[in-house]
Amino acid sequence: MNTEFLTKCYPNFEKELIQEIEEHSILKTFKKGEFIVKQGQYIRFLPIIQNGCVKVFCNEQSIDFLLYFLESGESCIYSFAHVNNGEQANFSAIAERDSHLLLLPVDKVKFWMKKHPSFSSIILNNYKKHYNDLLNTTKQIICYNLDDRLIYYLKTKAKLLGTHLLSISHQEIANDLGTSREVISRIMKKLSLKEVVKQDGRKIKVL
Amino acid sequence: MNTEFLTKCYPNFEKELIQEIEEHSILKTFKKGEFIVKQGQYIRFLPIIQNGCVKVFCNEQSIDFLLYFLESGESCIYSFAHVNNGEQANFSAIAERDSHLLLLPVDKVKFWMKKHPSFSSIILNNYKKHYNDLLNTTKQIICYNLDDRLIYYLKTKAKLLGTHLLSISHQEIANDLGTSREVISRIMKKLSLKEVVKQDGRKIKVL
DNA sequence: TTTATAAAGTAACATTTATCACTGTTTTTG
DNA sequence: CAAAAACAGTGATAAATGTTACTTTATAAA
Repeated sequence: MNTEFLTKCYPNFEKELIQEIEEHSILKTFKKGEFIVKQGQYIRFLPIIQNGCVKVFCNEQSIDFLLYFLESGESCIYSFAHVNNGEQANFSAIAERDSHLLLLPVDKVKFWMKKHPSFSSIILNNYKKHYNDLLNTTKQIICYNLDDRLIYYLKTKAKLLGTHLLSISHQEIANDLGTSREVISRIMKKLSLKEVVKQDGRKIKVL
Repeated sequence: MNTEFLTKCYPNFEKELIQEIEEHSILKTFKKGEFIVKQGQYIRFLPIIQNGCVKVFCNEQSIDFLLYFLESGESCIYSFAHVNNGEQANFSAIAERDSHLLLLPVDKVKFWMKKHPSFSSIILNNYKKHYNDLLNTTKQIICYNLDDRLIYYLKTKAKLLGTHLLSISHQEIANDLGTSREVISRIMKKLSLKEVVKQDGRKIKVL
């Protein structure tokens, strides 16, 4: 079933490559909230998301702020960047919901990159994707106020999780956006009046 | 002399590769302030900085904000990411001072990446470097106030240009940090009192 | 040297965001 | 069910940043 996923997700991969990946990688389930990469750790695997959703965030000044979310077919590619140079991860990644990840050992990844341009190409595309995601986050922070960022955040999350009813606390939102709970509460009220969202008990409905 | 630069800067490059680069690339001088990449343009070259300094910035909501600076040996690597997929650049790059850049044609770059792992490796390292620079910028914006960001900005610039006396207007700083001139003036005064910087006529001295 | 022009300084005020201190409301659990 | 714990709502106030409108100063140009 890994084979099926790989063939579908990376149609350019040669059969031989897919077989090798199948052979040398581990499929691991991460429960919602479980750490996949922890900032400061050394990394031995390149994780590829088979299904589920991963949240990538960064800690600085005791603030944990969201960088972006990753979906099926994407990898925590920058963990690879670190491995490559024996450095520690400068971000964390946790399962946003129960997720299946394929863990490719780093030495094999290096090998495949040299041998298979199709593999190299995927790695490069992933690099690019992440850079763009991060750039997008940066734009948001600089150019938009919290109201707009919160709307964007909730809509992104709804899309990502495939539901309009989000089970998320104001505290968690506040962490992701690098602000405080009270601020989120206040803005949520504003947005409720504007009928962009609706606080539905302890859940948030994105309209 | 390109050969000398390439050999020195990328010691892992094979002689053959260096010769090919020498043969197929153009050395171009960019005057201070001249555009190297313009947001929205399609790109045909991968620029490598031989000497000088390049400022990379992004426009959103009619705000031009600084992403990071590039120095000798680095390339505007994300211009390559775009070429690769026939997309438009989502950032601009201008010469921060008179700079010599080596322009490698994209089709050749693709070719070298497949043929020479040493070349591929440099590309990957550049990707990583830029991601880290951008991540650093993002951290700055989220976790530090303008006072601290201004100090960091001025120190970085002083280091980059190799001088403690910066010829830069408050307006330009404001643009780079995504704020307004008046705000920079105000903070500059605060920092002058703290003796971190000194406004020396129309120049700024970093202490 | 005068004049024009661009840059910088600044006061006053507006807005946004942060923080504090507390209350009210769910949800969980013993 | 009652108590505890977690979460949410809110007023008051502070701090940071943005905006307006104007003055002053430095540099370039006539």
